[in-house]
Amino acid sequence: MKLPEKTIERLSQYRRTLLNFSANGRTHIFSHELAALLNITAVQVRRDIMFLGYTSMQRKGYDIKELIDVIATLLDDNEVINVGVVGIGHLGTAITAYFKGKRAKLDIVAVFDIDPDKIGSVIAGVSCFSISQLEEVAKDMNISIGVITVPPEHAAEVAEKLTQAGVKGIMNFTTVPLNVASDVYLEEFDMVTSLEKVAYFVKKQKG
Amino acid sequence: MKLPEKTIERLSQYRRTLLNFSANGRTHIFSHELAALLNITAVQVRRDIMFLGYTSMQRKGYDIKELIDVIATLLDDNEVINVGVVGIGHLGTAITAYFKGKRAKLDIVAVFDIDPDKIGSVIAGVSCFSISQLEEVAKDMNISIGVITVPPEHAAEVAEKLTQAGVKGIMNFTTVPLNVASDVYLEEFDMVTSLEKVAYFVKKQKG
DNA sequence: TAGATTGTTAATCGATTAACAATC
DNA sequence: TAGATTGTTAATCGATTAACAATC
Repeated sequence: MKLPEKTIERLSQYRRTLLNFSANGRTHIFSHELAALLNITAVQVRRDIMFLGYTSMQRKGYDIKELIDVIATLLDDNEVINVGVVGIGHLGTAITAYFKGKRAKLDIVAVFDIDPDKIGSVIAGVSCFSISQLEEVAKDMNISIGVITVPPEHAAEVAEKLTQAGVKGIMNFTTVPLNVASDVYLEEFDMVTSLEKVAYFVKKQKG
Repeated sequence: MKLPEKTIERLSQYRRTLLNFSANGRTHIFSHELAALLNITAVQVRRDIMFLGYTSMQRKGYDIKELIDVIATLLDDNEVINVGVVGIGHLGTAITAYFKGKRAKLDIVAVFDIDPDKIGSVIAGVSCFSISQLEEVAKDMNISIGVITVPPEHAAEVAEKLTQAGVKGIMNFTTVPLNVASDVYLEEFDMVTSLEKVAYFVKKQKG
């Protein structure tokens, strides 16, 4: 099965929205209701769900519980995927604290830093190791996703070490674009560029 | 002039890359060199630069200084754009500390929180105000971009207040999709979805 | 000149939206 | 039934890539 990348992203959002929505006692939801919660169109919701091969109880909308399960089958792995966060400054800490215990199938199992004061301590419930032990610990703990939140000058080196350790996915929060092996999935988020883009549209709107 | 959104993003990255690159004494750069630094193709670089209407010294590559200036003319406003960060947890602090002084034309001038211990203090060089004063302070300080890093349940309310205060761009870091007036440019970054997407591709790669 | 590089058009790819028949 | 909703095909839009003439 081959799903568009944007559909993958929305499926994650649908699931989260549905989990909240089902809390208020509803069992079914119409495509236009789900769309409204996400500020997208109903057609888009239906088209995404089409990819799942799931069909609704016609006229009654989608069964929320079933839909959540179908999305889980598609997105989640059977086993828990272990995640390591490299660089425990404010950003790394924010991510770790935010995620810990939030997703059943994604677990932050270790964080890494070079600061001796942090190494050996527990941050947001996760043990902190030295970056010099990155490869070793990542292998031992079967970490398959690495989150990079170190200063930009160390990003490439950390990516290299993560790859050596057998990590298969990297989320890069630094401002330097990375170059990784083709079997490693790379997702980059560049905060400066995002904010500059907003500034551009603000400027245009003013002028 | 109408530029593709993706081109805007890359122009921001080109500029940053060029600023670093010019530091090592080079005055010109070839499209394939710039492309290699960003892990994209040379054609894409040339096509983006085409949109700028800028032409190179043929055969010698692009004049780095000139190219930086052309990009600045396009991306930057004449005046500094003031930014406010709402919610000074780890994430808000990370963003504030990271940006302060980094971009000449984008200035974080105020941060906001509800914690009485933070209100009145200075965080990463920026004064912290109460969220209850958000509208007032944002107007006074002429803030035109708001960054939302509060807990998800308060995101919608903060977006509303920012809009009331006349903000024209919002960067939303929470996991709830926002609904804003059409004259407010909205950029959203959803960390959970990003990481779930990486996990999906890691899972696929394994299976 | 020959080779390297650019600027630009045309082709392709991917994602969204419009349109509508089918269902309850 | 009439109205609301879904599932799906076709059309459109936006972005990337291929191809290539022009330049130095």
